[in-house]
Amino acid sequence: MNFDQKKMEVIRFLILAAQREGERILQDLTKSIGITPAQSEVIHILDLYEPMSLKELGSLLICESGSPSRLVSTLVQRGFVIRKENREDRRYVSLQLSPLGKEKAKEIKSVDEKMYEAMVPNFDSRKMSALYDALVDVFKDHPSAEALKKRKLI
Amino acid sequence: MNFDQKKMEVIRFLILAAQREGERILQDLTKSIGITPAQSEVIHILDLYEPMSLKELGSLLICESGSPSRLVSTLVQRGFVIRKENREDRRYVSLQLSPLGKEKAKEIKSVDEKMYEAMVPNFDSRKMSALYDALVDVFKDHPSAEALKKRKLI
DNA sequence: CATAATTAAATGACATGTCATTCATCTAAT
DNA sequence: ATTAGATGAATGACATGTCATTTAATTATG
Repeated sequence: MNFDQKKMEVIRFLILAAQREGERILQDLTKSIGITPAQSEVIHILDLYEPMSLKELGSLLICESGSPSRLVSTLVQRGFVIRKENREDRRYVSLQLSPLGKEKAKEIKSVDEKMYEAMVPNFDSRKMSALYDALVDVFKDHPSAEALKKRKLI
Repeated sequence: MNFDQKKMEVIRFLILAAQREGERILQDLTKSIGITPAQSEVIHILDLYEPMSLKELGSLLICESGSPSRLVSTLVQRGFVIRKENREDRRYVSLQLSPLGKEKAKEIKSVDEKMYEAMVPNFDSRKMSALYDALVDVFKDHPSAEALKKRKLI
């Protein structure tokens, strides 16, 4: 392997390691409000964009690429999400938060803020900016960043 | 949320998105040689460091933080790994590759090279270097990078 | 020496991601 | 209008990650 390829390997591993660590932190935090990271993302998106179909939801989720049928099913079972049939085109479903889901969305907002507040002091601000710029630069034209663009985060 | 916190959020999502996309690519490639990304990492590590215990293996894996009992069990079942009891301390197991596992390790090396060869041209070299530097800079003193250090990748 | 504390590994439980397949509905082509 | 193709969603299958608990072996303590 040449130099660039070795760098690419390290990038891959660092991204994997960072994702895992972030996921564990988030798992711990979301557990405190009785949900999971993936469920948290779904509720957050629905809070911002409801009503929407499963396909639209999937296109905004970063945590999952396919259509999040199961993820949504558990949220319906737990009473956070209301799933209706779309009258105009019955292939689609219409998803929106229940009152309970709206409540949970507020808790999620507070947990997320706490998380970022806790994380930021652990990183040098300049280095974080450099990482931000580098990540955006490399991935902004990649399909993996599509959902982020749609959500206007980049 | 303040500016830094928003940046942190985007960093988290970009890392998640990149990890997922990388995983899908690797899934596709490793499938062509009949294994999975996680199995590939275990065989690769054993090829370099065998014999070793489950605990040691776990400390070198980036894909999993706990002890990879199940992961190794499936590899034992498929005949890639030999699991013996450590005579001196019978709490430990001693893991090493079977001849079949050694063969697979060669295939993995070739697949990995192909992957990085294919990936590198899709990224601007300068941007990749910037991302590499930023990632190493931010994570080199974090626990998530421990395994990478032990493997002398950073 | 006997027992308590520690440690490595295995296992049960749960939620996920991914892919392939199936089912129902809608659209397009003839 | 009928049928073939396309599309959204649900589901089966498989392999993972994580945590909590259990089991077996070793070490430390009194």
